[in-house]
Amino acid sequence: MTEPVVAPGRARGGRRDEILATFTRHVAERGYDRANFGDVATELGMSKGTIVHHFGTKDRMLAEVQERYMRRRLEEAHVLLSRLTAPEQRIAAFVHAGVRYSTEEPATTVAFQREVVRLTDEPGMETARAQRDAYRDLVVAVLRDGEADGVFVPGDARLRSLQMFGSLHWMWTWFDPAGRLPAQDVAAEFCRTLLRGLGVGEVAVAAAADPDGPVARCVAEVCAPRG
Amino acid sequence: MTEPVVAPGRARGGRRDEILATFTRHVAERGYDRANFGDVATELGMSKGTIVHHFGTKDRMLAEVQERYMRRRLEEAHVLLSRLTAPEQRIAAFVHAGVRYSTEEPATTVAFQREVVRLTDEPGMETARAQRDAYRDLVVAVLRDGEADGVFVPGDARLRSLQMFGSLHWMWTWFDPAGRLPAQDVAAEFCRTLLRGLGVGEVAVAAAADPDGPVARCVAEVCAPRG
DNA sequence: CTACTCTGCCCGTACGTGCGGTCAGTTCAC
DNA sequence: GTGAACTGACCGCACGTACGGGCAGAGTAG
Repeated sequence: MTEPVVAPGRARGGRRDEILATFTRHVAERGYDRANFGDVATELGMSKGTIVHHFGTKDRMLAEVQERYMRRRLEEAHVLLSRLTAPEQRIAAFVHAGVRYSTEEPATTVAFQREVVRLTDEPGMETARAQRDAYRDLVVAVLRDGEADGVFVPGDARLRSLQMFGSLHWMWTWFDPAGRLPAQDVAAEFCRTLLRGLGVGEVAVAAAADPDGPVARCVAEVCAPRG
Repeated sequence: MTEPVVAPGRARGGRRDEILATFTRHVAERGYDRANFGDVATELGMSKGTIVHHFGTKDRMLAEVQERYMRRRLEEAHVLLSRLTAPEQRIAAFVHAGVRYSTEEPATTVAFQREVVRLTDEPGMETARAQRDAYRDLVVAVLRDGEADGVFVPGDARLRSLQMFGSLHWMWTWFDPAGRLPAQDVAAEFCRTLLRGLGVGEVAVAAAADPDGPVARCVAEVCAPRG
């Protein structure tokens, strides 16, 4: 019925990635519970058994999606922190990067954001959870440093990080990567409101939020697709 | 095995609300897809058939949960807007109310927030979607008014409302109503960062964010449990 | 080169289970 | 009687996954 694109046995370890990508897209579109092996297999013209062969269980597959996503995010974050030093630029970079990902890799991003809650309780998600926590700790540290330096007004850094991540993680429910609204505009507006809210002066806010400014350019370089 | 609390046929029209409350809690804990009639029925010591008798389908049940939730939120919102007139107080009120709900009615709130995405596509959710949109429109209008009055610095009101709702709606993934952190503290910190980010002066920010201030008191009165 | 074995990728099928929803029938209030 | 509340048995299906086998290519002995 469905002819395989590649001759069987011919693919050099390649099917695995295809499966993961398709599965990721289905999770993004329908959520984990409604995503199923049958549909993924049909779409790729293969058998359900193949998926099981490569990944074992559905849980493991989701865990791998989450871990891959967070690994890249963490790598980016460290590079960004090494290139930018001012606290307000660092925070702006996290925001720009967070928004940017929604357009660069919408499927992976949405799949991750929809199913983050599974990181907290589900077993087998320890690695991904640790990665997520490490990422948030980076942001909290920047907030604390900025506070110590007098760049940010005093406040609860942890709550502020959650407020910030909330805005970004919620994007999957309303943002359309193919829509009219450019992601840059979202990033700029989010940056402005957030940085001003942290007590950063208007000049620094404008520079850090600018889609064509140094921070956004730095993020664009670091977060190039297929890093 | 499980003895019914009330003799069958004896309940005076009351079981329906019990069912909805239990279902809501299950949705909050596990998500809609994993919540099922069997567990709800067992917990209430009744048959699955009873649930079907009252609600028809699972979809309808979720729709009713969403509609009830949004109806109360909208009623509150209108009262709050009638009692508070300053834009920064109105925005602060929305934040205080949003956070407050997480502790007053955690199950309903989480159930709603987890499954908001179904409002966008799923059929049968038109009413709830309209309510949600109406609610957001109220906030957008306040943001625009405040901008026109010069209380808020110019910016994209729609994006700002989404930034704000993101922070609040994401709470279900990390906030524990029974935990150490008081909801008031969250509301206060969120208010401060947001209002400052909108360009409100420090004095007005402090007053509007204060958990014991006039705005928070007004919200506490309006959003009393079992309104 | 030939013949063989081994191995990893992949297929198709079948099984078990869990769940949403149906239905005929009973009980009880009015 | 009438109708609403409720029951318990049952259906059909969707889905995760276990299993047995097929097939191509690499390695290896002769």
